[in-house]
Amino acid sequence: MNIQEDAADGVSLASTSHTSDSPSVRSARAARGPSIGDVARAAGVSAQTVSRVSNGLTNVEEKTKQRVLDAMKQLGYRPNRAARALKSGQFKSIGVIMFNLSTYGNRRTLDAIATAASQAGYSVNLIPLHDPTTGTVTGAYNRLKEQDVDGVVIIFEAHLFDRADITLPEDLPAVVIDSSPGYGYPMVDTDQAEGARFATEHLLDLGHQQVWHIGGPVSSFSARHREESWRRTLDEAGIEAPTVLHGDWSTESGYQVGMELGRDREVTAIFAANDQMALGAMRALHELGRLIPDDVSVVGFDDLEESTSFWPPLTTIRQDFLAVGRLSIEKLLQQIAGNTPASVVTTVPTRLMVRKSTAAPAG
Amino acid sequence: MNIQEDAADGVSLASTSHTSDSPSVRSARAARGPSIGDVARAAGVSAQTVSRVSNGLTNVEEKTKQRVLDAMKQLGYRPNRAARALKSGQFKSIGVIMFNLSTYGNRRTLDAIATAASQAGYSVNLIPLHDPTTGTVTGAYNRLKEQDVDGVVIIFEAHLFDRADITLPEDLPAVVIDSSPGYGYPMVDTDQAEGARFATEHLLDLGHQQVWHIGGPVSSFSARHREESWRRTLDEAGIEAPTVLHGDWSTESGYQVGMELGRDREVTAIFAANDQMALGAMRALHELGRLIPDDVSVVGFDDLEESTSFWPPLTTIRQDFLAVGRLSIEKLLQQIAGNTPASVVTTVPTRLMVRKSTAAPAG
DNA sequence: TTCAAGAATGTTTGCGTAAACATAGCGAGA
DNA sequence: TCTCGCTATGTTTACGCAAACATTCTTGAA
Repeated sequence: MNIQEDAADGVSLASTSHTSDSPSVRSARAARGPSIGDVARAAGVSAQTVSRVSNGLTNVEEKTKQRVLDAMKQLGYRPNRAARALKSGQFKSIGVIMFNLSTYGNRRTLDAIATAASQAGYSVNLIPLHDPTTGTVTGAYNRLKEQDVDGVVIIFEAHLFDRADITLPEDLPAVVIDSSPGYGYPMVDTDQAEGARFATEHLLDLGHQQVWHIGGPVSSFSARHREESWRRTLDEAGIEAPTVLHGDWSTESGYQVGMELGRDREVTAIFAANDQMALGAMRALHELGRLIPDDVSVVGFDDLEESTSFWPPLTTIRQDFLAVGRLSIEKLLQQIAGNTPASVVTTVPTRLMVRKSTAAPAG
Repeated sequence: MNIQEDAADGVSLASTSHTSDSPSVRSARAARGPSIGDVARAAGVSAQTVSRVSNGLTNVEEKTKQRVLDAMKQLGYRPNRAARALKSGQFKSIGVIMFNLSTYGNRRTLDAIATAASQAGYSVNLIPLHDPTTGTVTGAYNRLKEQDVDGVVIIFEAHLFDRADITLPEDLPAVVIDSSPGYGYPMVDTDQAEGARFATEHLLDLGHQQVWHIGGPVSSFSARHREESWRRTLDEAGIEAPTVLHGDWSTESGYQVGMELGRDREVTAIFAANDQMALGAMRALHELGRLIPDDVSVVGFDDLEESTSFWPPLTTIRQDFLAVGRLSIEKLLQQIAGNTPASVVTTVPTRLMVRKSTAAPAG
């Protein structure tokens, strides 16, 4: 046995104080890059001057500035975020609490949020929640507070719990992505009403006398908005809206409702509150032997990437999730900067994507 | 006008130095909670003792510990992460670099990663990349280094660039989620070979004489693994593998290849390298009037949530993305703890999900 | 020529924490 | 009884940075 092996064995056998000290200290030292002081020494200036250069302040002579920049580059200096945060109280980090990463819209939104935040020099601290009760929301919020995030974006799935239960951050800038008003925070959301109107009008324009609706869960604000708008659009056309059957956003629930609607020969036009339920409904129609779009037209909501390849390709409402994410960061950064935390709802327009699942009624 | 209004007006009109100072300082002060010193004073002990309690060290008398804990609770004390990080050099934060948030597998994996990391007391710092060139990878890595993350999980989409181009972190623990060996980092991945074998064997077991394959992009290691395993399985059954047509994972590309394969009456069994291409291929088969599974059987890979509702419901290979995410965090934390950075590949088993898109051949 | 005003730069200090070191107190064995 | 050695606790210090304040130098007007 050589010395190295002895030492290695010692790690597991001998005093723990030695074993825990040695590697951690070593790795910590190794990880630490050059400090502001090292740069100062290399450039022959004071640490404060380096700090000034590092923060882009103006009152530094060009020549000095260059010397400092050179030293920085040569040493590979990177400002230490922990120290900066400790000093300034700002972490340049924003937290994202979201309830459902597996939703198409949410993941697109998250992507946009992360991109926008990065561009603004902020890091994104993600906390996905699975069990959306008050406890977990509060817990997530506390975790983020410990992490010293500068602000929070919360992507709600309002239908999963009672709004009154939600305890939102009090002293932390926040933006909520949701359709329900009244959190007292700036909100960003797709223009649900517009989208639902587009969908309904499209079917009416094709000549359908009636448009059936597969609603989302009743406790979802966005689902409610879509339903209300669909009803209003029919109203305006002098049509009395039929009974709404509700799913839970899943393809399976769409299938259930689709079976029910499909059996009714009266039904020639269906507007589903999301693409997945539309997909399920189409499957039901296939099984019932009803042709799409010849016998029944179907419109969805979301515009999943896959929707172009459904059978038939689905006519749907495209949501601009990218804009939703980008806007929410924009508003959050405004708040962090201390500007008016305008408690308003910002709305993002939608677009009708006409594909193969809709046509004029057969009769 | 009262004094308050004067002051408020001053913010927008008077010297900028004043306006920028005042709110930021105020908010910073307001945000700072009680410090370890405040707790110490309240409990009548030294700051160090509070620190010991806070870190769960043992050499504190039970009575003292209780007094400190009470004081903490009463003051609502939360350790300051910045200070802790500055002192210890550890941020309790792991970075995630991923190339494609909009992939089903990736988002599931991310979810698992975030959950596992949270449970271990680590925060997740997400950096999604859109343009996966060496530059952006390096940039993302540098950003994470600035953020002082303790480790990095990189979710590669190997097919998007040349592996040799990738500059991986040198002094930062890392785990790679990918199918290509040789990064010199621990890797975690689905057992691609097993899955492809399951799919191919399933079709052969049903009585098909030949199995056609829609491959993923040639530069993707996971695609390559699936293809190789498919070929080997046919080999072992004494069947010479037909020419492979490659898609790019998208439904659209699956549709293209599906049209080509579907026109060949010989083709009775198709194994697509992912569910989306399988979906595209099924659309092509529908358009060509070929019945699924009566005329042609189709198997996918991934098991998207929607796959149960495709028409017909898709037989596919389920990947356990949750396990992939969980294992990658496990390995990363081991490395961070200083344990052997075992540069091994960990493989996660798959499962065949038989649904309605496969059946015995008609003949 | 003198000095005030301002620009460039340096020095001191403290953010909150925890390691390192110091001290006090107490029990066991010589 | 007197150490020795342990445990519980306190004190000092440094992590890296940037505000606050201090100093030096430059410039131009009186």
